[in-house]
Amino acid sequence: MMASKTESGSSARPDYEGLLRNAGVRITRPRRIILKILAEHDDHPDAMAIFRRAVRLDDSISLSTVYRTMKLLEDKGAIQRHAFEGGPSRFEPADGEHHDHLIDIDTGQVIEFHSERIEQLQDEIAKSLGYEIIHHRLELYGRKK
Amino acid sequence: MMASKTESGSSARPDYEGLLRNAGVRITRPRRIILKILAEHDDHPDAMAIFRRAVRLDDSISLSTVYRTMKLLEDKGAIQRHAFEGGPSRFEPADGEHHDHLIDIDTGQVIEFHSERIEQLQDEIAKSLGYEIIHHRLELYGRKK
DNA sequence: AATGCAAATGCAAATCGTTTGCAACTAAGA
DNA sequence: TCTTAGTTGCAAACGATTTGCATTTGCATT
Repeated sequence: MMASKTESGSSARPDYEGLLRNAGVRITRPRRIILKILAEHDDHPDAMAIFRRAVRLDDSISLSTVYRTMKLLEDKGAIQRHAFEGGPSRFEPADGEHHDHLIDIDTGQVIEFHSERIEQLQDEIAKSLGYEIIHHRLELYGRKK
Repeated sequence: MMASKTESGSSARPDYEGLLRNAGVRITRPRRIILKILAEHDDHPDAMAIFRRAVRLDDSISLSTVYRTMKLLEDKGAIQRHAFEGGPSRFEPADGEHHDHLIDIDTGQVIEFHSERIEQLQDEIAKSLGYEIIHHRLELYGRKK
């Protein structure tokens, strides 16, 4: 059994602002803008891409703040950071369940997929080596046929 | 079916020097030293670790040369570079067949494994998404039980 | 609405791993 | 041995990310 979704997905996004407020984090102008950007896009942007989008809404925003906000969101579990091959970290909202990634090596497009069977096999392998998996990374780098 | 080996493996190493010579590459003192280090160790050292070992054999070697040599070897297909999470690139001789990695979160130790079943599933997934896999990366981050 | 203060910001400078320009050196074929 | 293109060491540049610091700002409190 394998499920996948592309960039054009339309899953409901969590209420980041509320989430942060509950964590005792201040909702500032730059943060509101960055959250808005994350809510409106369903791709896997890097910090610079988020920054460029943010500047269009408020040209006083700094790249440092983007990085600081991404780290904050990551720490709060609101987003996930992925270090794909040969590029800057890219981010995605941590809404749904775990999935792995297929990266189009020509376009950089990211397609998400999940295989319960693969996860099982990973567990078996780790177990047979005497390890417990804390997390894993499975990335397929491919080209459209 | 799943095979694995740890750091203490003892597989035969290719003749790097001959390989490079055939490729029209000069065998210099620093290169000979770096090749010797690669041949003698079976772990997954990063550039700095290789540099430290090299300096013990010839304290005039520079870190740049280590990086340049690693790149050269990578281009010639003699070694593989792995960018594991949150650290510098680590290298391993590209002797055997393809394998994936289990990284001990506590020690950084790398254990190699291979699962033909997982590879098959990956191919199926890519195929069903209309992609051809060029390469992939599967890393399990775990803790010894 | 005005106040106080810790939290958050923008900026520039620092960091880390890695690459590169350049002048000096050296491998190896003639 | 000579020649010269390939290599080196060094220091400076690099790209992504983080950080120090003085200034601003959210927001709980009056």
